[in-house]
Amino acid sequence: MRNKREEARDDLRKRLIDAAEARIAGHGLRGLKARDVTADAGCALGALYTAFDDLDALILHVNSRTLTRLGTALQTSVPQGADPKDTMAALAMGYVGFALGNFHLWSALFNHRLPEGIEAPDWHRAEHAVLIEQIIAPLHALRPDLSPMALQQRAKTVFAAVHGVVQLALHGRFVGTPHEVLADEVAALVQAMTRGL
Amino acid sequence: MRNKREEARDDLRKRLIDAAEARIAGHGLRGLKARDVTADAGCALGALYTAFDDLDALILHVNSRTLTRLGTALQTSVPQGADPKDTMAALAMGYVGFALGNFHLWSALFNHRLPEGIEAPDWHRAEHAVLIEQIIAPLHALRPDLSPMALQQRAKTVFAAVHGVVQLALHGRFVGTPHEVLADEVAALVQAMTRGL
DNA sequence: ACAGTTTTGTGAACAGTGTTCAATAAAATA
DNA sequence: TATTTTATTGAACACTGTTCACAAAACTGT
Repeated sequence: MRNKREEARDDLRKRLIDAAEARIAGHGLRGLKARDVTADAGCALGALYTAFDDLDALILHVNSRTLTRLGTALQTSVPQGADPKDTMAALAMGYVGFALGNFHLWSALFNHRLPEGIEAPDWHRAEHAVLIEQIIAPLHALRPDLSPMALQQRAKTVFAAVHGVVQLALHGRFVGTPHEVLADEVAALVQAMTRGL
Repeated sequence: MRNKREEARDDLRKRLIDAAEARIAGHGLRGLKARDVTADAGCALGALYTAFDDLDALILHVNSRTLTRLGTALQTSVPQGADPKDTMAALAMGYVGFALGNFHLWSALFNHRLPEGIEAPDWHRAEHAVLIEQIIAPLHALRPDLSPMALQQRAKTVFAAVHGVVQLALHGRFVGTPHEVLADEVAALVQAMTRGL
């Protein structure tokens, strides 16, 4: 049996992450207040700082969960036995669907900024691999001319391009793209980028 | 001769925008504090709220300037007599160059978020047209098949895609793209998206 | 030029943040 | 159980953006 201390500590951390996740999902990153999450988690204000370094660290853990959920969402968005082209298209549509269906959490993932000069810890940076992991194989099939390095890089670029279109469409205060045509535009983009030689 | 009131008021506004622009350029959006800008502008703290509704409105005016500068930067980045394909590539490179050379101001332009439910005023939304204005003509030449509506939409998508790649590369804490290969990847992206039928 | 009116600038006070810390409670250890 | 170590508490702190009664300045009509 585990230490009672560790057990309580992990429970507190989980309650705080749960509360923070719910707050962000409901009110966005700006709606996350230390006093609110600690009240929701049923602990004192100061307890937050025994469980995490600061609010940023808590947000990081929420983003970690979001990345995991996004990873599985992408995985299940590809039909069995789809060819490379359809796989790429399905992944893009899966991404659009996740962003639309988890707007605030998805937004927190990309809009949260650490203080100047502070880098996210390595374990969290590594988690971002899910964003491009599943692109590699179908992209390799479509572009066998690319070297492993270039393939890795192009996968990042494909993701970033799709992400950019989704982001500017959903934060529509700039050049907005109506949601109805978003899927079409993303599809056209992916098609253009995956065309072989 | 103008009203002395209006003159003083406009002067105060200009001083505040200058100070805010300098602060953002030097320390990013997070480094912008009401007490700092008013001190830099040589006025009392409360004076800020006689010139602007709030800090967000001040930031908006800084972003307005940035958009204007970005527009001219894009314009001058296209060589005389370039064909449509080269024009698109030049515009993309111009965008990359501006983002790299004006990191904090460019970042403020896309990372600043108004409070939930508040929309930017129409005059500012309209200013964002510079982001796609110069794409329309060369894109039309390359894709004469697109209807005027679809052309407008595709221009937005092309911009958003390029922007996404640049943003994820420059805020490298996620899947980062080294600066050296950024230009190459953007070029490949633009080439793929502008390929005709 | 002056008195009265309107507008603008001032900076102390306010309300809302994240974070710390001495005191308290709880748990581990001997 | 007694002692030591650790975790939790919530009041206090430092730092935000914003407001507001008051003072200064600018306009207006005579």
